[in-house]
Amino acid sequence: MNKNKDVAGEEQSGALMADVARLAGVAISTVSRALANPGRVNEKTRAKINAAARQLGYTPNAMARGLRVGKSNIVMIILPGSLYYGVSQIIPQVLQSINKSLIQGGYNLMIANLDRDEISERHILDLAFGGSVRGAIILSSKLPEVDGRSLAGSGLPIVSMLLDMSDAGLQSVVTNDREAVRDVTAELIRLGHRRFFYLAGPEDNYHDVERYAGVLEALGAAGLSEELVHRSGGQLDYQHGFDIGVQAADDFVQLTEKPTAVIATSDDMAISFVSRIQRTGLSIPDDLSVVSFDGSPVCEFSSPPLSTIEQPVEEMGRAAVDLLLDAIDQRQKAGKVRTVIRSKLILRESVAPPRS
Amino acid sequence: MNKNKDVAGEEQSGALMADVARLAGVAISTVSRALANPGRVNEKTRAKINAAARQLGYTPNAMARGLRVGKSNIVMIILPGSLYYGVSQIIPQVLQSINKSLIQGGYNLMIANLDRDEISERHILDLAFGGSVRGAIILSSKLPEVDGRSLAGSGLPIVSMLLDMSDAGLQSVVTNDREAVRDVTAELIRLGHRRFFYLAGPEDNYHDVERYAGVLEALGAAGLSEELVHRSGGQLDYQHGFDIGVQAADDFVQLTEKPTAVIATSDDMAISFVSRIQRTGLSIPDDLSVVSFDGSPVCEFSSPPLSTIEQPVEEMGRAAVDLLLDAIDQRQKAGKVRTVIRSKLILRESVAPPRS
DNA sequence: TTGTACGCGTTATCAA
DNA sequence: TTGATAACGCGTACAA
Repeated sequence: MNKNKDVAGEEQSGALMADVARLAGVAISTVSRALANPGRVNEKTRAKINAAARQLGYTPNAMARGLRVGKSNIVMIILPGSLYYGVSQIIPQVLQSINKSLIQGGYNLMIANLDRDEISERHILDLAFGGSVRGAIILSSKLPEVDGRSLAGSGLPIVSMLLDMSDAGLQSVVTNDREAVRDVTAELIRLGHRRFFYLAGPEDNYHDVERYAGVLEALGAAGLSEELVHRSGGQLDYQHGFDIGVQAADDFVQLTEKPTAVIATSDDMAISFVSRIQRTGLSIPDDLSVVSFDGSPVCEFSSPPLSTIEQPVEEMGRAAVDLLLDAIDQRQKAGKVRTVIRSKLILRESVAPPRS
Repeated sequence: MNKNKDVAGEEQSGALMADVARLAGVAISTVSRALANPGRVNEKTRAKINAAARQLGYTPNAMARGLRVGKSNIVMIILPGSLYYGVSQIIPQVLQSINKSLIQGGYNLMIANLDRDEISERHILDLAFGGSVRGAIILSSKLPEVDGRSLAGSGLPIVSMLLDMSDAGLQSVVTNDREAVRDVTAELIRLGHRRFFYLAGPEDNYHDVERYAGVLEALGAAGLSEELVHRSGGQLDYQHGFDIGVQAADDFVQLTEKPTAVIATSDDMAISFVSRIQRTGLSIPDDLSVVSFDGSPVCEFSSPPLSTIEQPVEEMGRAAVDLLLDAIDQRQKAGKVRTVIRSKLILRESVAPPRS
């Protein structure tokens, strides 16, 4: 029954349920039950079966099971664009946290990259419609949709992470971006800052929209004009955050009326911006306060240590998986489609009152 | 034949080959052939079939195919320990490059975390022996092996990346760590440095062994004593590189005879080390030269910009996938089990001759 | 509590 | 060139 070449008894791989059944002297179906519903089989036969299974090094065939029950045990995570714009620093943590939670639930994690071409979109749709995956977590991206098929119409449970798509009825796990930026801007205003430099990501990016809105809200609440904030970056599409910071620094030095505080939408761009600005002889925080977004560990070791709004990625990952498994098991939490995880402002030396 | 509820024709998901066959007016087997071996079917019927498939939004069921042909189209990447010690900075690039290459070859990428517990080892072995995956790329880790089953004995094609396991007969894609560190150490010696501070990772870590060996080789070649290098770190098991740098800085300040050059085995630890050292009033590179390993983009924007040995991760990823696909398709390149990709020294301001 | 028999959706073999 | 049919390995009615 074992079709593998039994070369010198060395190849013990590939034992089937039938092999276990024969060795244990029972029917295949009994083995199946013993493994899946241990309660519904005599204790003694179960022991025999387990012994036989162990002896043969039996491992159930996942594809056969998946085909039979019509379900896969794989969840895919859809990662955005070529350079993971805006989330590159946190990808490893996200993957780790999601994978850990998934495995506890009996699922495996498959990676899918969503680039801006039809090929990758089609690929993801094939995964969804081909029954390969049981659910999807999508990171900071829109749902792929190409020639008639759309991920939304696949019937697959989907959870959006970082990007709020609750409007489209999609379970979404997000941080309170807008509120966090509003609060930190308010704090800068309280310290006395009145001219701001906003370091944007790509313009249509969700994070950017939310975070910029937060800045404006704080200005409005303080009765300050929106004119006080100079917006830089944003014109560049999907590139390394570091490059954005470099370009923004060039932009900054040309300003005649210098802002006294910088609000950056990612740590990457804040770091490269600071590096270039310091070369021009400006000092942080004496001449310029800087605060950014992401909470990358490296911020603690910048000079000066960088204030940043930390994204609780592990918590978000766990929440996303919980929601997904709930959806898979039809345990929908009533009504709630948006889960907001609070981010945490970490104030470090890069922020101070403006020079008088 | 389509078992999905056809609610108002809205649910177009789940069309089967049988559905396509009926719509095209041919047998199922003809559809299968038309899709797999387009050459072996009449052009006209093929057109009919393709039209029908498109109309129904047909997507082949991957598990059914996998079961039938006895092969999965999934490759797993085994990532090391909880914090991806020593490779955290390059994980996103590695994943992206590997995934891209795999997809071109028709494969998908699954993630497997190898923690230091039996559970994760068993999980990986289940994936291997359960036919879920077709091959594995293992990153900087040893092969899992638990109660009789071992990944090596699974018959699965495996390629090791970053960690040289060619001794065990495993295809390995590595950088010339030792040589690179030897060269950079030689350069430091040439600049006049005579006392070195070596910032180690966990002791049994492969990278560390290789890189430290490189340091010693350079010393030996210059006729210098191994006593000239102070080794720090290494006692800490699997934690953030940043922490290692912090501890090493504490270690450094206690030294009575200060080294003039630091060789760190990862960018993370170099960055945190530099940050702490600068606080004590020492200046880099005036008082201390620093060079590290990984080539993280952030190094360019440290102050001062950090010299680092860049790992060509994308090239390594491509190479690993090429080797794996060769093995899967039985196209073994004769004899060659170790592929060395040259790393590249990027010299920046953190390195200078020692203060006279 | 256990065994028999069928089917999941696809590919491969064989005949037509 | 096409079609009927038998697997792939497992889970699950149903019968015993």
